[in-house]
Amino acid sequence: MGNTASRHHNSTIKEVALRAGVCIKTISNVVNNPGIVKASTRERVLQAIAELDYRPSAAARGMVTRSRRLIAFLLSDFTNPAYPEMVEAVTELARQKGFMLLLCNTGRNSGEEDRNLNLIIEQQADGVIISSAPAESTSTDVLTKRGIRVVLFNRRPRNYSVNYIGVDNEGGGHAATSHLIQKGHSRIAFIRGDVGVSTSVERERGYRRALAENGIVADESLIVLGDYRTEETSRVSAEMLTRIDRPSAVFAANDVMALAVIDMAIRLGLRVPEDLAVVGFDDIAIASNRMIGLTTVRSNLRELAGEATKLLFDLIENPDHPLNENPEDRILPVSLQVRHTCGGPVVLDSKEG
Amino acid sequence: MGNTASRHHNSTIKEVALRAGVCIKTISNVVNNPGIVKASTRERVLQAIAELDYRPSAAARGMVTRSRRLIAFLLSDFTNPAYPEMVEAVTELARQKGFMLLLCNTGRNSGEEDRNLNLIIEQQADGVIISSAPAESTSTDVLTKRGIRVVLFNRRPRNYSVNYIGVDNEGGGHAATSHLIQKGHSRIAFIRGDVGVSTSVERERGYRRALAENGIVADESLIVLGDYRTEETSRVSAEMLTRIDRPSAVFAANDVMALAVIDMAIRLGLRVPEDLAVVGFDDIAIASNRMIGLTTVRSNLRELAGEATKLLFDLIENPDHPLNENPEDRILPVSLQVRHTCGGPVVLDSKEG
DNA sequence: GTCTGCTATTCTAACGTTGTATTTTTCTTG
DNA sequence: CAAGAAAAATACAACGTTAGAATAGCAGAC
Repeated sequence: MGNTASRHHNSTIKEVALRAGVCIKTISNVVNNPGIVKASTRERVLQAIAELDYRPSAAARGMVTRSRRLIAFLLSDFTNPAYPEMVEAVTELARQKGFMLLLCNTGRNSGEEDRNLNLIIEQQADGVIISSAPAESTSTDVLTKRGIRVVLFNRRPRNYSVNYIGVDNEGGGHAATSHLIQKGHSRIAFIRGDVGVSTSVERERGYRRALAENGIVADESLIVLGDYRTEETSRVSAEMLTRIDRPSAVFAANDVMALAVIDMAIRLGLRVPEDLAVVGFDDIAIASNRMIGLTTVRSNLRELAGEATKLLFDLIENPDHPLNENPEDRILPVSLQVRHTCGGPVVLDSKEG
Repeated sequence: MGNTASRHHNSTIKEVALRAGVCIKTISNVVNNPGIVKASTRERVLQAIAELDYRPSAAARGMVTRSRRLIAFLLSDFTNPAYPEMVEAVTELARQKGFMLLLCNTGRNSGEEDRNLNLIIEQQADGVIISSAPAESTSTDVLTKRGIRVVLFNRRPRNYSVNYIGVDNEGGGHAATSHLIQKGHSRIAFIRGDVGVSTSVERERGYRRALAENGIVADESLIVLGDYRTEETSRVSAEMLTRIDRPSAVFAANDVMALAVIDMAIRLGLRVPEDLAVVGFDDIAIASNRMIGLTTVRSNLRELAGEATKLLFDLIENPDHPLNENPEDRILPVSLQVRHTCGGPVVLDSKEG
């Protein structure tokens, strides 16, 4: 026998028409314009469709209608627990519209972003949500030039002219740092995310503003790169926490890095929060677990992703939508979730006053 | 002005042909069969392609070749941190092949699974990895009937006749439970995942076997349903942990539930592991964080997902592959990661000996 | 009964590719 | 330099669907 699998056959609109004894356009009308076909005919057609188990081909339909019913979601690091919640919100809304989601993991490598972009263009997605934009990305232009709608989400490149939905990163960074200062800390480290990425840059701006407002001069040696990942953060925090003038508190640009710092602190024999206070950003699910109790800036990414998706569909379905011509920035508020890891201040046997 | 967006135009193979002064098939050959076009012609064509920024339409190509260059990944709960790692492995391999990934989140609602299946069929994915199969699922038949390749991953329904890749769930459950018994526990609870789902059923089988081997009669009141989720697990564990004859140890069918149990235990004033030992399953990234130190069964899902994806592409690219006709089960070994949460035995002021 | 004006259906032409068959061009060889 | 072979390029049909124009069917009005 063998090779029977490739014999499988999907019935086409032509076969359905033949069976129902009508022309193919009538089948198409039953499927897409239910109102205009006479009830008795429709009945017959629906039965033929059921008997043949007919499903219209999205590709063939898309050739004519110029909509493939696909949207893409570009993100930078899938293993960061902040993302899955967003993806869940996006898939949910997409499926309600009869769209499927193309998921792209760009990593931190910009070559990957380009390759993904090419595939998205070939697949002719109707729209794209980009939450992985590096500072110098021109992806939005590449896509909009081809008529593919784009919504920037969370991160934004230096220059862009599409709609952006994000959170108040600077405000969050300011709140986190201010809180640590109020707890009595003055040597507060900041762990950056990806180089140049807007979320990290904006959170750092808030951090610096809080320091400045309290008359604290930023110690540049306490501002290090964690790359938004566990591995890199472990490396840099091991170094930082073994210094004689180590910080008494750390504000990490996301929760994953905050947790990596905590892990390393414990490994080095430090107690959290007694010896080291830690604050993160995102409020991922595990942060509120009582075994951790991570103090962090909550940004409700789930709701945010829903907003971004709704906006994207607005733009897709309504080409004359004013936001297509005049995109806007939508910045949502954040809130500091005070938990265990920022506990109290610490007195180090440090050299400076 | 207005509505300029919809004016955007993707150049077609016809336009490229016109510009290069050749016929369209030559363009197609340059793109797909680089060998057979004369160097000088190819040069001219490539330049025309570059000038017009031409990208072939996957839909149009797919109509002829019957390959959309799409694979789908069905999973049940995206917010479980075990999944993103797997998805990362799948996207990685897919992109290397020039395929994109359709991501489907089925939730625990079987209606969602059907709707996703319909969309996958309409989009005519070349293959599907199903890691969300409930016990009574017939999804694999629906897909294979249409010539769409399927690999079952992680979970498997009661009846199936496609390739399956999973881990030794029973062995893992046995190892986890045995370890707790060796630590001196005899009242060991088991938190089930989704009702009837194979992973949970098999882990429970290992749990029961370990109990039996050690002459412990399973207390059915200690076997409860956590649904693989935090919320439900919090509810049932709150109930279980406040009982006078509460267990001294818990084996949860996944890490997310194990962490929920720990959270609830702490909330109720119990110490982990002194008052309650906990073991999970999956070894998600956070499990090894020293602030948690979750003892768990490691299954290397990342590698597993890679295996599943490679197999799927084998089946897609080679219709005569023997595994298409005679699918097999591939079961990978697991290993117990002993950490902090299973610490030592506990002496309860319990009534029984 | 025939005509008017609907509604319901059919016909034809796209959409952008690739496969097969055919023609043209180029190269080899006696 | 002609003939034949090999290589390169072309012509045309097909993939499965929808849009729009054209036609058929079928009331009701005179």
